[in-house]
Amino acid sequence: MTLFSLPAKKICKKVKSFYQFMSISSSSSLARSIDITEQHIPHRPDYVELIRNMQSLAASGNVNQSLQVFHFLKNIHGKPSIYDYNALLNCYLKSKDVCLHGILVLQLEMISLELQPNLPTFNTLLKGLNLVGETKVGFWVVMVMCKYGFVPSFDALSTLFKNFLDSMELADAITVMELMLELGYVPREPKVILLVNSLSKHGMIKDACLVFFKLLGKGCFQSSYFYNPMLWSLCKSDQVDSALAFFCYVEKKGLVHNECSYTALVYGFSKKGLFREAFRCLKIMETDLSCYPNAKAYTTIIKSLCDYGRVKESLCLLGEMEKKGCEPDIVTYNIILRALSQENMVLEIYNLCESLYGKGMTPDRYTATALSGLLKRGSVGIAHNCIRDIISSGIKVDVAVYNVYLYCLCYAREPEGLLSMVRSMIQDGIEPNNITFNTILKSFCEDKPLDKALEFFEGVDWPEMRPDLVSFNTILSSACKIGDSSVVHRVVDLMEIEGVKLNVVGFTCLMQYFGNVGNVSDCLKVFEHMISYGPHPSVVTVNTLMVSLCKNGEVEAAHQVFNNLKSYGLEPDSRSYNILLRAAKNQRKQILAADTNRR
DNA sequence: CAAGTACGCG
Repeated sequence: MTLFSLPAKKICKKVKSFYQFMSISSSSSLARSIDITEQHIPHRPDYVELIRNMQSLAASGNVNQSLQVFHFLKNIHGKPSIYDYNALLNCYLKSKDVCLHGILVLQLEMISLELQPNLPTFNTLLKGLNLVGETKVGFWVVMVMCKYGFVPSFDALSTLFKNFLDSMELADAITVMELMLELGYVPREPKVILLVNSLSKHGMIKDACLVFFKLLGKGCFQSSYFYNPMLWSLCKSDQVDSALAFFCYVEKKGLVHNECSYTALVYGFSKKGLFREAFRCLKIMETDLSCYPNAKAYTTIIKSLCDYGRVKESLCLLGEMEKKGCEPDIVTYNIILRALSQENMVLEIYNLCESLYGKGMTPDRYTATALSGLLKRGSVGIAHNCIRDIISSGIKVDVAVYNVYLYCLCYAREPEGLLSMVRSMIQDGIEPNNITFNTILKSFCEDKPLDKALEFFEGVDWPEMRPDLVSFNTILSSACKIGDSSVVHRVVDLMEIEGVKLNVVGFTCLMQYFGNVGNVSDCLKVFEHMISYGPHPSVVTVNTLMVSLCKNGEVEAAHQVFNNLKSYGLEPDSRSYNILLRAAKNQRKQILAADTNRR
């Protein structure tokens, strides 16, 4: 086997070991392995002609043949030189077939001929590795050239830095950046911002800090663009206290915040429900003319208020920001519309939409999906109309909008329109996903018995190749609710075949099934199984158990379960109380009825 | 560089 038939990885390893031990061996075995063809070599070796032949072979991608010529140069005294080699490599890089393997084969030849690489050798090599996208090998070559006493150029390192960033190899990017700093190079600002940003977004906040402080120490990159991603990352991961400390530290260092810096803190505080602190940040911004609170800052608090169920206050804040001359944008409206629709506050929705249109703003796909809450609250007609209007206004829609619209059709009891809607979305170039089919499945499950639903479930070509947990739970839940044991068994079997494990929702459904068919003992068994082996029951699970117990006359046991709620790490909800209240009422009724009968 | 969507259990 000749060296040239080795796969690139092996050769790479070989070259590496050659370099590492600097033990440049004799090339005799290599020479023997090369089959020299006469056609490329003139009878009277003429240097210029050989070089020309060799270069044209290399430029057309014939590595082995060009090497044969190169090797033949040994017949000329003092040849081949490293300059000949560099020219060869350069010509090869012009070939359209250039690849890592070819580059490494050429390297191996250089080593075996004991040619000492010079600076252009390394630069050409780096250019080639960059060309074939081998950033890691490129970086390793940089280390070797440093060992040889050559200094890699700013451009070479900058290219490596950029490539590592593009391929998200952040640890390598940091190493390159550190080498650049050691050599006195300052990486370009947009790239450094990208690095800090990527590190922050991927939870590598400590590395981001390290990079930041390293560069801050060098006196560069003092703009807030540089550290805002870190502030946001801290606030998003619930570390608003660290964010605040960082914020104050850089301020002390003389760096100047912008709106985005403050908004990060506003986000961090309001996300934790610390609205007083969030509003204080807004106040401070108002005193700082260069950081006057903008729509994003207000919207951040509005979103959190909505998340905490304080929709009325978010409406007030909307009015306040307008009064202060800060115009809400479509995002602000979408957030409030979503909250209003969850609370079924139809009148407010109409008013808000009117104000939105009055300002000449156009709703977008998020506006359409924001209204989905209305559906669950029973305002189907209103949601249907609003969403239809939004879709027909010609905005760019996506699969989520279609899914919500499908939901409308389901609730509007227009099941015949469902599949034609799926066809029309495919025609629009939007691929249905599992949510699309789960929505339709849910609609089929409304029709009892479940034959049609089961047929759809087993017959449809699921996207992503298979039904997911939600799909299984949807049909399982329906079957359990009506106590259809054959469908329950079928679904559980299918889950086993597909290797999908029941989660807390599925187990809760099964408990409901056992409760419905009067089998309290199996219902309890499922619950005990969950306690011992997981998944951990939710408050819905415990409510289901309590219903089952009450239904089967075990009101005392239901009370005990209720009293144990806390020991499972759960808090009762309003339904938990209602279950016991209703059970107590029923008991009283029964006693009264028995009394009346006796009299 | 920052804020916002859709499906399953009661």
